[in-house]
Amino acid sequence: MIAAIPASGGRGVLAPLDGTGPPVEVADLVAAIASREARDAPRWVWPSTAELYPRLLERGLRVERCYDMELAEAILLGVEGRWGEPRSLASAAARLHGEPVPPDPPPRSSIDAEATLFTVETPVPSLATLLAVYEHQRARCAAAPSPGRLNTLIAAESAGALVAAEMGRVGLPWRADVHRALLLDLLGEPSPMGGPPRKLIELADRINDAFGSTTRIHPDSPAEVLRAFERLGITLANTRAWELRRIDHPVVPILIEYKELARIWSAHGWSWLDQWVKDGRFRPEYIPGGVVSGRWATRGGGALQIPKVVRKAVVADPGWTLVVADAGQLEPRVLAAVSGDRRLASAAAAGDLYAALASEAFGGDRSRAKVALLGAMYGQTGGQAVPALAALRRFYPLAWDYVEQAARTGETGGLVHTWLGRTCPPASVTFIASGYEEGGSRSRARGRFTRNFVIQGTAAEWALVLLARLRAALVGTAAELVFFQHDEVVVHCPAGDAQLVIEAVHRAGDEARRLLFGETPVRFPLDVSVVECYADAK
DNA sequence: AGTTTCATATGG
DNA sequence: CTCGCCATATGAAACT
Repeated sequence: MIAAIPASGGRGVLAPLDGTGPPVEVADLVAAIASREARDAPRWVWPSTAELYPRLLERGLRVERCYDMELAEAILLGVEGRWGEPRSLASAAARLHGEPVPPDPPPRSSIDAEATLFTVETPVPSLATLLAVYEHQRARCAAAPSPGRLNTLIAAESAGALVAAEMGRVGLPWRADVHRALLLDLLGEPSPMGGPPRKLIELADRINDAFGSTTRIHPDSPAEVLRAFERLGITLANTRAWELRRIDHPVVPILIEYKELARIWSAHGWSWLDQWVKDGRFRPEYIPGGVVSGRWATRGGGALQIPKVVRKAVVADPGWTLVVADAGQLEPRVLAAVSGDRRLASAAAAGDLYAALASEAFGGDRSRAKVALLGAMYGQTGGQAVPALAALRRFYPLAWDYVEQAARTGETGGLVHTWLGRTCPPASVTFIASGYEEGGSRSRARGRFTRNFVIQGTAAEWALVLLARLRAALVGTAAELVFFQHDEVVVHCPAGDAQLVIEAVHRAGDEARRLLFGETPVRFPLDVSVVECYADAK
């Protein structure tokens, strides 16, 4: 373990943490890390991967392992019920010494556009500060209920941060020409000044004809659309596609087509392409642990919501291929593993968990089995799922109790945690974001949140470990990790390496299962496809 | 005029 | 009274 502390002007300090030598000041921190990495690839302890690692990558250096103090701090604060407090090394040090805690700096990308005048240089921490905070973190971790699991989580989160930086740099292969052809096909010619393309204008005309009113309505305006239907004697609660589909009127299919195309145009049209795709790659910024449950978030480009049709533009380089691996039915499998419900676990030993569930407890009705299980994990209490939920409760009492317990803990003001120990934020943090619900409804909403947190968060951990193991397995190959979306990973590799990558993915999934759950009958099967184009996966 | 919220879409 | 989780992004509508 070696601490790497960046200082100004590219300089820094390297300090072995195991007493194998004195700290050394270096003029070129990146070069110093490179030479040590080549020697024995230690685990690097540094303040922030997001801050430092891009500088290493820029100079062609990758490292094997790290300990990200900022991510560790965020996890530990959560465990201590202090979710949301500043997580930077500077703030951790201030807390440790009882000094005023500085707020975290705003995210880089939002400030680098403007306000460069005000850029606050990240203060250079002293070696003593880093060591003190690191030791304190180790002690807090050791004092946690399950130190081993928490250590695993911090290691996985740190490895994830390495992947995130690498993936953001390498980018997802993106054929702008294919994307443009797709847009032309769907939307027609773009208008020169960035206005709506031909087909949207035509559809808007046809919508107005179908409404037959004298004043022209704008289909993008829900209020105007509602009024137009009102004039026809049709009252709608909203203009959502599923609501529109329930009424029988010639304008409906045109309106739905308009909405679909308008969405593509505004969210993934020409301006998106110009803004986000450079040199044949789409490079979003990934944010490990950016979602409360531990899932990743992204900043910019909507990388985690790429519509299926637009995935046609994701094409492997010539002679290369995409290996797309998707963990099927991940969350119910996680529930089977964490709850210790042997009956559910034996269903989760099957390739199709819902089918196994159906034949055991739902008279072979797979879709009923599915809504029951999803309903239990999301806290559904009404609708058609009710009788199915009763069957679920009867047949799988331990799994049922697991999510019920999480819900009750949340409803009564408690905190829940994932399998590896990531802790949910307290209600005081989340309800601010989720609106003004009153009384009992608020506590039930809180229960649904904590109920789902334990499952979604543990699923995120499994996926994170898979990602980390896969990254390790691909070291020294040409293959590059290019995309990660909750339970799905995409590897871009020379066509001849596809078989090797497939095997590596399966091994990584297996290692993730064992690292989290040890010997469990629950399987976590991966659907793997080898495709030239992302849209052809599955 | 600039900022915040709402409505609706996308993804898991 | 109502009742399904986690997100991001856009444009319209509402607000300051």
